[in-house]
Amino acid sequence: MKAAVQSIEVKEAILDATDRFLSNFGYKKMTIDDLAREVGIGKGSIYLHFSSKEEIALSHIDRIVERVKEQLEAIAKSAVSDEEKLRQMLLARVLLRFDSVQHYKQSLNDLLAGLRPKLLARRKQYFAEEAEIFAKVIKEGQVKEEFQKENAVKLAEIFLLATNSLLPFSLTTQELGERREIEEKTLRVADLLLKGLKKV
Amino acid sequence: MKAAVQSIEVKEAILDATDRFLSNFGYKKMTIDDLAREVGIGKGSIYLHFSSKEEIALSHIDRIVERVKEQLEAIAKSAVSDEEKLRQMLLARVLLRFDSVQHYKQSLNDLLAGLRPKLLARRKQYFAEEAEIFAKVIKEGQVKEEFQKENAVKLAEIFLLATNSLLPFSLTTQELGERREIEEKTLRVADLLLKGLKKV
DNA sequence: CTATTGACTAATTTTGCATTTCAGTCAAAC
DNA sequence: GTTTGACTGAAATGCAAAATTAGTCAATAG
Repeated sequence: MKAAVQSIEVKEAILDATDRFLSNFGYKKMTIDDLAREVGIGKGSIYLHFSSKEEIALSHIDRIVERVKEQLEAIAKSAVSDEEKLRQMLLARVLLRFDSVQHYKQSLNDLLAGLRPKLLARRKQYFAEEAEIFAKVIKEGQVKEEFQKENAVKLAEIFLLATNSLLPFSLTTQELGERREIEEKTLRVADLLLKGLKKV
Repeated sequence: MKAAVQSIEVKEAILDATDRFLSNFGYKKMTIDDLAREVGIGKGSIYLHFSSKEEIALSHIDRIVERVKEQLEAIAKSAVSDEEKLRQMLLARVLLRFDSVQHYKQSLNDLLAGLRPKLLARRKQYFAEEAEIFAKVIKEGQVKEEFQKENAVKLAEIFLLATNSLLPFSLTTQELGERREIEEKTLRVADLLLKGLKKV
């Protein structure tokens, strides 16, 4: 079991280093040799954890989204109203992503230009998974007769869609604007959406 | 006056040709010589209408947004309810842009990669202008006591923000999805936003 | 015996340089 | 007064040699 724990720690360390290299140099200039040296393991050992360089970059993005999803689940389980949960969840999905790439000099889209098709495919998957979590909370609100009773997953997708332009994908956080502006905009959108959701 | 009309026709013809070259070859491969030959005028004459190649590409985008704004104004003046106006306007801003770049093989963002800073600056301006038109309609609804009475411009900005991820900027229309899916998503977002707007 | 490594290779990227192409100008033509 | 296309410096492109790198695997370490 020690070995398994160790293995996960190394994997995390590789992704930590990936974040540093991506933010400073971009995908192309990040080399597997650099990565191995930074983590303090042999180059071949990188391939014990990841099948390719692409897979490393993609896993790094996966990790960010996993963290977002964990945070969403935590909010979904917390002890506030369903309306407040949705508001906090929208804010979390936007700001956690903002904070995760704040130090990047290029947009993810530019950074990972070579992996675009794969990145887009994953993005679609991410949104589907996020939508599931939102849908769960919406359903709870529907059971309590607080929300309108349209298809919960479709409603969840709209919530994501309406905040997607605030995510740092094709724009850098610089280009998106100040963090507190983003926060305010997200809350405003959330407000209108929630009013619409409650309406009978 | 003949000359002035002629001048505008030539300018339009240059932008028409620009659209063809951009969609087929992209910004870099589009040359001023090609453009002049296509329009049937001398190269120097291009510069009687535009100050630079950048300006041509940017004017082409300007023209698309001008057409969107004209359409928005037309809907704003039409004889339907304010709610219906807003719904149609959201649909128009999304679908008119979709149709305008449907034949492009790259996203605008990639196509005009070299002009990104200038393009982003204009985008901001476009949204401000669109927001003004939306705000006008929202104010009318507020006067009729149909809509909630928050700052109309801020509300308008939210309407745009919530549909911005459906615009073909960093994604091609291919990547965005089928036109009718886009249409359906826009209508769903519009629906929720409008319910929220009406709520007291 | 398993886990890890880094020298190795094929493929890709970079470099340096010669050649071509092109954006923008302006004197001449219309 | 308009329009033009030959002209120019700057930028892009092509190309071959050199350098770098992703991924492998036989050797090594534990």
